[in-house]
Amino acid sequence: MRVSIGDVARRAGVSISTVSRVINRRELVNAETRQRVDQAIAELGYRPNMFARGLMLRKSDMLGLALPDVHGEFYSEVIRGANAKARELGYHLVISSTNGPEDAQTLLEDLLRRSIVDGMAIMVSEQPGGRPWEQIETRLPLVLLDGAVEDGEHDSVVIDQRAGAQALMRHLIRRCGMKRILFMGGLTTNVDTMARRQVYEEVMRAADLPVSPEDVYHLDFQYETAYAFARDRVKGWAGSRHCVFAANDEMACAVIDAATEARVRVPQDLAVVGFDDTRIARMTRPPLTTVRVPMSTMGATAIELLCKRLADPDQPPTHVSLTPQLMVRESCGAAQQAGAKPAPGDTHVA
Amino acid sequence: MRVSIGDVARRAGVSISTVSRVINRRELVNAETRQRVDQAIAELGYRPNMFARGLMLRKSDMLGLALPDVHGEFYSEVIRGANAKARELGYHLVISSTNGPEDAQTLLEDLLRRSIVDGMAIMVSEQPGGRPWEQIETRLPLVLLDGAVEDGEHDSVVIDQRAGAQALMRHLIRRCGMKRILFMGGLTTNVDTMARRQVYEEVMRAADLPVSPEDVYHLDFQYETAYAFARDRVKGWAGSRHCVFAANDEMACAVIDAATEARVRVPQDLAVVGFDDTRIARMTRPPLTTVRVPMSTMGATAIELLCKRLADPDQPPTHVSLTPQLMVRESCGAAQQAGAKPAPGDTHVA
DNA sequence: TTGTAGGCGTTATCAG
DNA sequence: CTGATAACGCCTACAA
Repeated sequence: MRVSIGDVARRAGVSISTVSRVINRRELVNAETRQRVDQAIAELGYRPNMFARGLMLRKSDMLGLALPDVHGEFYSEVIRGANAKARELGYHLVISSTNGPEDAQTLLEDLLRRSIVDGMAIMVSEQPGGRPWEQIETRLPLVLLDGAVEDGEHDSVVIDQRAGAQALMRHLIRRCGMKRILFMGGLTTNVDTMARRQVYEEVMRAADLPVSPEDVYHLDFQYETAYAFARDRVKGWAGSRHCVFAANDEMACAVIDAATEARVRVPQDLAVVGFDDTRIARMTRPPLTTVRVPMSTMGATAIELLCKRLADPDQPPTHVSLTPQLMVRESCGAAQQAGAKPAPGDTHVA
Repeated sequence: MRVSIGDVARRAGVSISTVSRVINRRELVNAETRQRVDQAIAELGYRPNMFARGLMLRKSDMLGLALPDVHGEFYSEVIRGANAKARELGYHLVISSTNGPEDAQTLLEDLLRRSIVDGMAIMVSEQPGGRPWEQIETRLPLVLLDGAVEDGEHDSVVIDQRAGAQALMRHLIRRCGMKRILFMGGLTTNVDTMARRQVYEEVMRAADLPVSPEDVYHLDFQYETAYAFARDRVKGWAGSRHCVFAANDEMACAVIDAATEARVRVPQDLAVVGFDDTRIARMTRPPLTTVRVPMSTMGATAIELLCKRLADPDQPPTHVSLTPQLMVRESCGAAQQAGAKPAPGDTHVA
């Protein structure tokens, strides 16, 4: 039933070591012996036992990917990119996601102690989670993703949130001449939201525009929530050169819908912009001006870094910063081309 | 540097087997010995080597999940459900997706020969792929997902496409009184599309409605494609009691947008319905009538079946059929409640 | 309750 | 070019 390397050896009339060589370093074995072995392998349907193999080689060719939550398009794209790159490099991906904000620690521990991976990419985007990976005393190669703030020690790939938000804000103010901009973020615990909000305030002040506390909202990134919220207030938000800066496309979409329903015209009476450039950005009417976050590139880069470190464990940490790209469409009222925009997925290595 | 069970044993002043017992069957070892061992483990930061362990136990507690493509919300949800259930049951998930239609075979082979999984869930939704898993002569527990047509031999979980499409079509004809219904599917190689189309034709005929060949289109499930396509023809489609049945929500959304743009009112001049009930279904104006496919339930169920079989390898195959639920919203023109609709995720076990 | 000894399936080292 | 033989780290009878 279960066939091992010994069975193959016997059948081919050679020693175990020869079979092993045929599998791992064909060139070292005589052509016709090799053929006999190959045949025996085929006939027996032999497959090397990965456990035994891993025991010697101390590697599984599997990489871990820990995510905050596999909700929605964002993470789906990260996974997509990571998966593609992993396969390209001959690895498999063990993917897992947090079941709740407090679960990060548990997940990592479990992944680390009960699973066989050669390295791990970790994304933590909620603040209270702290830095779960630090608690883990292990020599497993780690790469930190996005929110999981660079700690200098580990390889990391982050989205340059500031650059993206700045490009967007400046476009709104300089190109579109916005005078009042409202900010609608996700939870205040979300690091991306906070980074965007900070830039929002900076650019506003730099432009001598008022940052009124009641123009800053924190919802939960969901369409329904944002829609219900906006429905009651769009009229109040409307006005010449007024704009809503939503921290993700879904909320932006909700604002557009609420506005349209209330006969507030977008962008004439109220401009709306989003963030991420998920698929829905092209489905809103008018199409959404937003900032494209290179999600799949992020996943792919993480895997790449991981593999590089696996190949050379002692190199100094690499920090990759991915620059988002401003996508000017119609919801901001200025459909003309933005100036010099970096190519999609453009990267800057620090 | 690297600490093994022997180190722990030495430190605790016991034998290796005792340490092993402490780890695997605590109850068999004296309380205070146990404590000494536990302490040694902690001090040394010892973690059992999963390779060695797997070599003996012949299991990795990892399950494979092979998908056609991790694009979009659909697969993202399947992963989500599978991941949650897997963690709940103490497993980890090795996820991988096809890079192209012809890649299924390669993916499976690679996953099977190079990765350590106790079982595998496979989803194949494109026809030309055939039945890749059949080529795999292995005794690895397998569960077939959705499109991967039941083959009787393996456990499987499928979506009852027919039931979903029937509920939708009957609603359109009986409740909404539609007289002309156009079908807009994905590629003809997509098994889901074909199942839906078949039901479409059956119900049309059963209702004595004409199934005109030029009312059946096959696009590619993408918004852009559908939008461009619809823009040129919505006017021709419009008419009292006319309706477009799109095989997924994204295309339905595109049709609504194209219609709205062309001043064809939805649903008065043209009703539109979709399939899947992805997030965008609630974001269209009017909100989309569609069929909810229990995507995450599908993933979760697959993992469940896999684990059951792992626990009892010789039980006869289980076939689970998940019934989709009709979601009546406004785009079909009949917002009233549909009659008896099955609960979400309602299942029927055959 | 604890220790001894054998084996799980491979790869690596080193003779031949 | 090929074949013994020793790890690899752990689990599990079986013996004490």
